[in-house]
Amino acid sequence: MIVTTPARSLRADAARNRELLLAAAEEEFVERGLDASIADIARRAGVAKATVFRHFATKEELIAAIVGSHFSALTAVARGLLESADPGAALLEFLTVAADGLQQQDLTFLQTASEGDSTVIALRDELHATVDSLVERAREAGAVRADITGTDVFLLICAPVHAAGFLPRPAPDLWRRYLGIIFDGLRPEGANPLPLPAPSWS
Amino acid sequence: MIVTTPARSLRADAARNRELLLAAAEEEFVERGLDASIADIARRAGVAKATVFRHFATKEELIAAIVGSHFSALTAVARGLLESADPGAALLEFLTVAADGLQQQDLTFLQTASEGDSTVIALRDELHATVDSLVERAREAGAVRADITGTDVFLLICAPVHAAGFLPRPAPDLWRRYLGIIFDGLRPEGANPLPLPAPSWS
Amino acid sequence: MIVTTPARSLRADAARNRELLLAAAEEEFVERGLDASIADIARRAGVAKATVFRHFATKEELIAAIVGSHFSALTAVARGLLESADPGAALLEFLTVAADGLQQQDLTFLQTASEGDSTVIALRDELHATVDSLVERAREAGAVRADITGTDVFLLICAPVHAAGFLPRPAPDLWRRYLGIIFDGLRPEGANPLPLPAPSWS
Amino acid sequence: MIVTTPARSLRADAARNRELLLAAAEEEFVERGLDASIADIARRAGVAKATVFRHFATKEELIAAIVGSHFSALTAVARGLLESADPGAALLEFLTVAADGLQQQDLTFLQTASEGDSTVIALRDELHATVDSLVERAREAGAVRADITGTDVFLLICAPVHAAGFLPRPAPDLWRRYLGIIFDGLRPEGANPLPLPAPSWS
DNA sequence: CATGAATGAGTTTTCATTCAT
DNA sequence: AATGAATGAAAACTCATTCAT
Repeated sequence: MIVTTPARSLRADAARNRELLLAAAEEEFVERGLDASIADIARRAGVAKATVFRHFATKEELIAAIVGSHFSALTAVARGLLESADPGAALLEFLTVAADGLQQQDLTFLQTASEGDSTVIALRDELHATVDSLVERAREAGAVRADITGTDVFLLICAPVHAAGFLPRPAPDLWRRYLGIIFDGLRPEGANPLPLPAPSWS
Repeated sequence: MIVTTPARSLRADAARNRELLLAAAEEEFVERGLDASIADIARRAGVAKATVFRHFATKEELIAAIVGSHFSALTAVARGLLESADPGAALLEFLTVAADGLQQQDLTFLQTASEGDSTVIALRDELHATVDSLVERAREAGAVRADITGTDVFLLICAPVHAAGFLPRPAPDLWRRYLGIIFDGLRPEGANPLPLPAPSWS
Repeated sequence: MIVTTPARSLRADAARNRELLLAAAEEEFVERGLDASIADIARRAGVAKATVFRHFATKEELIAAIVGSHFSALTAVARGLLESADPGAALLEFLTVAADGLQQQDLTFLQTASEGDSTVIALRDELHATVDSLVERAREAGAVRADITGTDVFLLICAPVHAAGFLPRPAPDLWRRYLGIIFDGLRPEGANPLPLPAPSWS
Repeated sequence: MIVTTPARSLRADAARNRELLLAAAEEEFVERGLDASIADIARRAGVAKATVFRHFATKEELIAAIVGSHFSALTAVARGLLESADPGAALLEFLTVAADGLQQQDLTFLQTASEGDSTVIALRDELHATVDSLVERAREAGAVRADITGTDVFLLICAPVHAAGFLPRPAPDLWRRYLGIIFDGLRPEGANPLPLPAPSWS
């Protein structure tokens, strides 16, 4: 359950509509892709089209709200795992939770459409920073190789689910296999030198 | 340089237009995504809209032609590498060439739209089979771990480029870093048991 | 004057547009035939193209609304004539009114395009049943020959107008002449046996 | 079998193509209505689209050729019946043959599209004149009522088939029933005075 | 002479967004 | 605040007709 916090507090019914709308939009985007129509989203939420625009001035704004909420949720998970006693296990757990969420509904394609939104950028940077900490701890604990950064891990979050997704009808947890392979690549054992240094985040 | 072979040989001018069209379509799809319009493609190719439909009866058919041509090209590369003396290096070279192509223009998203096309399916299966052979040889040579299959590698082809692509302004060859990490995950050294068996290709 | 009854009651302005649209569509269809374009209809009604589709999701739906409204109107006329004291005159009057309507604007060709619509079918069957009653009464009164059915008359409704229409520039009431001839063929006096039994209505 | 005589004599193969084209066009128009496409007609005739335009400069010209050929054929039939010993039976036979042709393929809708063509007008006038003679003889023999003209009959030619055509799935010879009724209306027995005088043919 | 290729104008329909109630 | 109505711009696709080979 994701709780989104709009800028100003809204009247109870308006707040409820906002949540209905976000939920309906997510479902519609998952089913129909980026071209899901505002009309269908409104119908699914049980409100009129114009009401969508009262809450989100633009389709892009609606998309940004969805993407942002997912970044927030993941950040919360990562923060929780920062307390974990086993930093290596914590990192793997984070990637597992993230992949599991993506498997249930891959909304990655929405990121492209919300690239410019400043709120999204802020939330993404926040997630990125938290992952940095998670990886830092794992590296210090010797659970991942020394030449790996938080940015590397951040960029690889979606890889297992996407790899599995190229199979015509993949088993629902096939991504675990590819997370296994990729995580082995992150381990210190048997690591070969990488051809390029780690990128800096923006 | 990709050479596409239309079903029947065309008059010289028509063949030229076909190539112009495919090139224009690729560029347009790269820039605008799946929703690139036929009108824009036609304009870019310097022909009339109806000419696009003369060559490709449907937008889907045009997409299928593009996707198919890329599968063919990759298959050719993979076939050539089957002769290589060093099977491990050959596999890495294949993944490198594939990623390099994707980096220049990622048309992965077109695959979804051409999923039903039988020609595309045939070409994809051909590529898949060739990758199978490539991996088989690498496994026998001890260059990749024993529990890895051709299907695994096939599914991971795009991962390095996609990972790099999540960075706001990635260096053009950043994918090499992630190919390094993932390839390390495919190596026998330091391999941990995988949580799921390899999938069978449909 | 035809009053159309939309499924649900609309806002005043929408109702007005609906009527404008139906009127414009009728005129356009009369002038240009079945291929009258939605664009022209919209222009004539003074609304945007998309407004047409808001009222009638499909060109077929628009056609069905027109055809249906005409069936309804004729049914109302026929019902009124069922009360008439002279059943023979009532039948002739019905055919006269029907032909007069067709003469002003023959939309028969729209029937083909709305053949599948269930509402139209229902309204047509209703008209047919009412004509059945009208003919029944006329037959019992000896005003039409015994071997004539309501279906026969129903099928012959358009004949007078169509016959007159084959003349290059027919007088506006020339159809009355052909209604006279055909009605004479329906009369008991001088009737010859018919070569085929009456058809059953589906 | 209808033989059409083009203005100038053509080379044997061209003449053959012309006939193929006319036949293909008729079939296509019967199946698809006025919107049958030149492309489909060309395909059905086994020639290229441009060849259609070599024979008929315009779609309208092609339609006119078809309509004209049918008028010619009917005129030939009517001329033959002018020799008949029984003028009343001859007229009925003419209407029967005409209706039978229409029933097999109703191309009436093509007339509208060829209204302006002078050749068609000439052929139609020729048919009209012949029908005039046919009716004249029948009237003199007392087989039809005195107030009926050739023009009347000409206008009523299509009525039986069209009436039958309003039935959802009419028996193939149902038109005979309506020809019976209408012809009874043309007979002297039981004739009522007509409300309008006969029209003059343009 | 016949053809395959090309085209411009047109078709129905959809959609994000604005407006009036 | 919420809605149903309206809209302009665009999309994929079709067709009669012309042009180059």
